[in-house]
Amino acid sequence: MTEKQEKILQAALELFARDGFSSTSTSKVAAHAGVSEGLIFRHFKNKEGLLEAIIKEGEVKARTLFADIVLESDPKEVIRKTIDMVLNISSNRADLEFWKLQYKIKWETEKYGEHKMEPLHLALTSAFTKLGYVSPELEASLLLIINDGLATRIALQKGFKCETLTSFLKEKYQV
Amino acid sequence: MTEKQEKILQAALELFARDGFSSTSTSKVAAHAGVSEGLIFRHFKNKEGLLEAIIKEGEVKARTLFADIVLESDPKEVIRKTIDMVLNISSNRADLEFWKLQYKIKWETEKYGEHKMEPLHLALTSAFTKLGYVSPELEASLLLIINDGLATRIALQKGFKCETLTSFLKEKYQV
Amino acid sequence: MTEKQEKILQAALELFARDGFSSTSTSKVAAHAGVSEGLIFRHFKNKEGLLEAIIKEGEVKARTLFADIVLESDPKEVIRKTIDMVLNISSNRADLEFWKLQYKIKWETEKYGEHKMEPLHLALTSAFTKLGYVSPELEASLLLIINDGLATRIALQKGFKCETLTSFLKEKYQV
Amino acid sequence: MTEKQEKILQAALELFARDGFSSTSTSKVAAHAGVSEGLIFRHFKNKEGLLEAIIKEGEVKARTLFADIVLESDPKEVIRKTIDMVLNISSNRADLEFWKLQYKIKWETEKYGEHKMEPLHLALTSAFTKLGYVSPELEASLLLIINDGLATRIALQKGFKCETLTSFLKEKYQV
DNA sequence: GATGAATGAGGCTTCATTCAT
DNA sequence: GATGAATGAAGCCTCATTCAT
Repeated sequence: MTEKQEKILQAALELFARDGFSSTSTSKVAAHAGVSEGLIFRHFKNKEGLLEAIIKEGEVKARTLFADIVLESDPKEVIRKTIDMVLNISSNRADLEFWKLQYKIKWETEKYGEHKMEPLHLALTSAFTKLGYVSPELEASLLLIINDGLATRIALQKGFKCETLTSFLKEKYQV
Repeated sequence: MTEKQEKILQAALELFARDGFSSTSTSKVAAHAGVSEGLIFRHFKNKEGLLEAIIKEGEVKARTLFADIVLESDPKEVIRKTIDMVLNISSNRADLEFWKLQYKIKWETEKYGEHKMEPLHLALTSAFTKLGYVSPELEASLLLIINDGLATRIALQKGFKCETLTSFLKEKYQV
Repeated sequence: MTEKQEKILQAALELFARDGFSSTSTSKVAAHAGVSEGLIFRHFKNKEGLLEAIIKEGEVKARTLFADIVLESDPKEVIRKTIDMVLNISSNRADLEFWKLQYKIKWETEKYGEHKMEPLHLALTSAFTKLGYVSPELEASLLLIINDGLATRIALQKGFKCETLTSFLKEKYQV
Repeated sequence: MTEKQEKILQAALELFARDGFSSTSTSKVAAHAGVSEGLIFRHFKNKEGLLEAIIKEGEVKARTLFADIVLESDPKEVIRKTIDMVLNISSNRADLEFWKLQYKIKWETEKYGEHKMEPLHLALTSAFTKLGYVSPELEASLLLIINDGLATRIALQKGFKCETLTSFLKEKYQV
């Protein structure tokens, strides 16, 4: 991966996250990255290919992020980390950008990519089971859905502060 | 509103909901509506104007939908209806399309439009207060966030069935 | 067919005949026709579509040209007219351009389009039969091949004068 | 001439012959030859230079091909060999490709290159003179034009069999 | 009100070519 | 000699929009 390739990816990530995939032209990406437009196609073949490269990089990022939760043995910690995950993301500029893009892509392409969430879902189900919840699987689903809702607000609602809500949630789950 | 105007709006709604705003060209809208492309501009001035018309129609729809909840006096009913709202939407093809568009627009324009939700938030806060919840406002926020999460899943996760989850929620809230 | 449509066709005919299909850009065609480039695509869909439109117009032209020969009953006249056909073409600027294009396209697309020649071939075969030639079908083929060869020279050999050769041929065939 | 240079020339010959000069990109040539694109420019300076190299190679090939005819003393043999030349070409895959390219280039660049044909024309004129033909020069021209016509058919008319016609010609000329 | 011709700007992509390594 | 990164120009085509009818 050359230096300019990285620049292109970074520029695309920023612009796709800000303006959406189809509203971002390759020429804008090139200008933002400070490279010629043709270079995008030499390295990524397509505008689509550029998107795929970003997504692929994202999956690596997501896996490492989830790994910490999935490998946790303390059930309370699993839940706490799941809740805090969204909080952490919202407080880091680069992470926020990255996750906003993930959701934007989902809405533009209408693919949820639930398989990526499966390990997290399993870990949560197991955690709720250990804690004696009556419907552990549904509890797990609900928590992930809450996360989706929080992500929506963080990305779209200007000035939304999620700390109060994540604190509230941690209290609720006693974690 | 002439017949052709309605046709244009309907076509635009369908295409914007399916492919997104910026991925839908005015020529596609015209073709789908069976009218000339120029007519779109005569009636709605802009592509943007077309979108605004759709959003405006949406606000009316949303208001009538929310009215039933907001005017409810029984607090348990307020919560139940809020939960069921998303269920009802998911089971009606036209409604689903309409709401999908609303969320798609939110993600494309990054405007959440929280003011539309305010009456609902108030009604829920009041309901949770009446039921003696410790943090009624946060409970209200959480429920609306859950709704956002559910909407995300309904729109994006192929084959997602929300009945189990809405039942689970109603049980949780004992409504 | 609007005025601008005709202009586009005419410009395309000229440029395709002069520079070849793939060496002629749609922007050049537009400039030569004095219209906006987009108009080409509104009327002909494609660069390919533009070519097809030209070819279609050509087939009509070719049919009327051949009709005069095919409907001739005097066998000697059939042969004479076939030979003179190429002479006539070479002496008319517009016709020359048109036929040059036909051959250029053949060489660019590698489709000979023999079906168009079939009626002529039949008429010639019949003529040579009536005149008592031993191998009338082969004679017909030969004459058409000579025509192809003459066309090649007329189009490509700067300063080639075909009158001497067509006179020579008419003498040979005693027509 | 290094090995890679030959590979490039061979690849270019094939692609130019198949798709034409301007429809063949240097990147396609490089890919087909299995070399880097830059190498083409190091060795041949230009895309044009590549074409010239091919043409130059062609002239050598053509000269050796013509030499056998030109040096022939028996007039009947001169004519027979001229007729058979096109037959031989059509039966050899590599030769066919090579000659197709020659004609394609002619039609793309509109340069007939009649000087290459001059020795052949002279040899034929002399042969027809020796055989007592009335218009030996015109006969020579005609035969070469027939060859052009045959070449056109061989290259463009799928399934064209030239044996019957060359036999017919040899009979006609009693060679 | 309604059409469809017309346009200029911009979209994605490929091209021939250069240059550092 | 050979590669592959890099580029600017150009290619085909679509876009939103205007205007005469």
